Amino acid sequence: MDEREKSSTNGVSGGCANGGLVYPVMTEEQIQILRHQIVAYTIISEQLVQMYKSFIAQQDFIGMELGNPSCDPLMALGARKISSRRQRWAPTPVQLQILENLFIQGSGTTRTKEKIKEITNELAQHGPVTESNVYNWFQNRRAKSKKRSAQFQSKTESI
Amino acid sequence: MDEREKSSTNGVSGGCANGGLVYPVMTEEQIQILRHQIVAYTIISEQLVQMYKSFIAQQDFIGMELGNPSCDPLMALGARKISSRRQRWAPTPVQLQILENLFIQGSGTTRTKEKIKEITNELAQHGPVTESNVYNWFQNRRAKSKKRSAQFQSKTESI
DNA sequence: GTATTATGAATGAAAG
DNA sequence: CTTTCATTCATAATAC
Repeated sequence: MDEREKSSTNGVSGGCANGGLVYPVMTEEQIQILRHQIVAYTIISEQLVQMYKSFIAQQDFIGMELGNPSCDPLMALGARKISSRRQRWAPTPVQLQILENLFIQGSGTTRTKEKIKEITNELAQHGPVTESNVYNWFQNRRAKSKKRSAQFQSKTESI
Repeated sequence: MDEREKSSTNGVSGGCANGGLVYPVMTEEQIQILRHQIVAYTIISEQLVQMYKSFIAQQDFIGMELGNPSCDPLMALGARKISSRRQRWAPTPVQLQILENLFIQGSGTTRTKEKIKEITNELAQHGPVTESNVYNWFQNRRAKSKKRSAQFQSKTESI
């Protein structure tokens, strides 16, 4: 563990003696442990998401026979209703899964145009999609995430 | 997600000389990284909640269509429909009256977040309500008004 | 019991 | 990026 030498570069600060009181603070080792725990939770949660989604996908195929529009195989597989007037793009389950995974990995960071094009090509293998669709999706996804965190904060007060 | 902001105000300063030892603590940058990881975990957890809700809803739907509760593992475990049914907010008559009055008074003026919060607090005195409920209500109310005026025009044109 | 309507909610796309 | 609009889906209420 580094001592005071790092403080000059990145401003590592120690416990603060305030009026004679000393506040305990996290050490580098404690921070690393905490970070590893969080990463572990993230990985586990992501796996759970994958499992749930594949399970739901199977349910959708079973539910086809019920005639539920939301389980419509044609819609689910990305084939748009030819006769119907569907104007706006709707991501297929597979595309949505890929997008969500990318969003989690990026943790909400903005994508460059090059990244967008790359992602679009990948998604195009699972259904029709344009770069604008991908760009809009990330825009809306960030807004959605922000809105939810705002709601959460209002519930739990400030941390 | 917010970038680092105004480190001048909350910039933790100075290590504490405690018996001559200096303990390294988290820098602003480290805190930001950690916060991003937590955000990622939060996003995934939120997805799990959403998926659980849709899963329950689908189970309810299939169970109702088939009329066979035994195929529902959650039902078999004693989970009642009360907790599983997805409930949506419904404004009370008093709340609805207040909202309609505000809509007439406003007549198209944009509602700021502050206004929304203010209205929400007022409505909360007459029943449970969130800011999202209020926001959605005004969205849908505007659409309804616009739709009706369009219908009126189509009628007048046909005369 | 089924079909229809009204409307809360979700979201892609566009405007600002 | 934020806000708004247009469309769609799901559900509660209602009519048949």
